[in-house]
Amino acid sequence: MEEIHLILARNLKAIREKEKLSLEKVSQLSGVSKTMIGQIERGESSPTLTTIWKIANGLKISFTTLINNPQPDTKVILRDEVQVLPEDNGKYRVYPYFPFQDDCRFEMYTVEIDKDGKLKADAHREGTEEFITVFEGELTICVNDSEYCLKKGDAIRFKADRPHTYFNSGETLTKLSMTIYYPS
Amino acid sequence: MEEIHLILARNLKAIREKEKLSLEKVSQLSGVSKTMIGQIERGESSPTLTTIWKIANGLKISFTTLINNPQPDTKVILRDEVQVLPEDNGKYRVYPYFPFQDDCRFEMYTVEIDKDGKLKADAHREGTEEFITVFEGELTICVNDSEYCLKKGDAIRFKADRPHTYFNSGETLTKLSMTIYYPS
DNA sequence: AAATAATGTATGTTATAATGTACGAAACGA
DNA sequence: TCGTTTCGTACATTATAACATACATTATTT
Repeated sequence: MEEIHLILARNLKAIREKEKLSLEKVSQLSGVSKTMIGQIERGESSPTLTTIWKIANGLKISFTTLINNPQPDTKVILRDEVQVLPEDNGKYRVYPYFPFQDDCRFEMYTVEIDKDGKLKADAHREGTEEFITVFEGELTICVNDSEYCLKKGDAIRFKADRPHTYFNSGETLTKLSMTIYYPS
Repeated sequence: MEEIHLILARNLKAIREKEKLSLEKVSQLSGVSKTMIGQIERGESSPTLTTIWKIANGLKISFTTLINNPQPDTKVILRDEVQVLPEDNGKYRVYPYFPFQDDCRFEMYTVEIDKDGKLKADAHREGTEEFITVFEGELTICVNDSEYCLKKGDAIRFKADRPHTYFNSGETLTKLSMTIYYPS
């Protein structure tokens, strides 16, 4: 995920140049120093809420216009550029391929669990659901006092607004795809 | 206009309590210290863009949800609570009764101009229009190399995406209503 | 070409956002 | 009643946003 302040940087600069305004002029309109405007455009600063608000008002544009990221139609994510989030002393590894973005209502991970690795997850928000497909190994999921043992090729869908656990109950590495859906 | 960070404060606290989360829990979800979460909720801090982003992502909510202000159906603005913006050494005074809010596309001022007071305004964004009604005194507007002299009760509408000037050409105080419309 | 103005960047200082730790109050169980 | 836990706030410290000033570079004018 690209850093949010770089998106702002690009948007602000594009808008300013489209309107043919100088840093000085934007500074006058917004009441924010031109130094700060310049730093924001160069991605050197993550401005405070009040500063962003001043700029949006000065330019008579919406807050959203400044921080909206025009998503490309297609985006390839390479394994090497996804940074792993280790849990359970590294035996449970999450790869956030498609992290939450508020234009969609879900996020999608790949998870690897070493033998005996496990994770206890708290209840997510009311209405949240998970969709899991096992690609390698074996996975045991506990939810609602029930145990489900999934083998390679199996899948499960369950309401995740209650505590639940993942456990590699097999002898080999487990790989799975996990999608979490958040209702609006 | 209520300060933006107070809106965020109210929204964040409401969301957190609705989800029955502690400061600690929100801190874990977002990666922002619970001290900071607390300060934001109390309106003691205007957080940076990256901090707001972390919170929005941690709670799986949109940026907009955090900063949206549910407007009351009715709002009375009293003369005394509108703070004047002086120009031309105080001879030209702007009262921003309805400043820009990005859910509407216009803002509305009341303006008072003393005898001989004037203001040169730069071109606004392409497509911007102004709607002026004179309530007291006399007003001369120059735009597009033309002069228009308005008396009490007169009104004018003109495209404001070019330089223009306001001038009290009468002998008494001039009062007028000014609405500026910004195309989306 | 020299002078002037306009624009964006670099520098130093101040204000405050952000964090970690510690503390006090309320809720809970032994 | 006494720990024990959970929760929110207060305090001290560090990181950095925000500003004012000065500087370098390029247009524009004379």
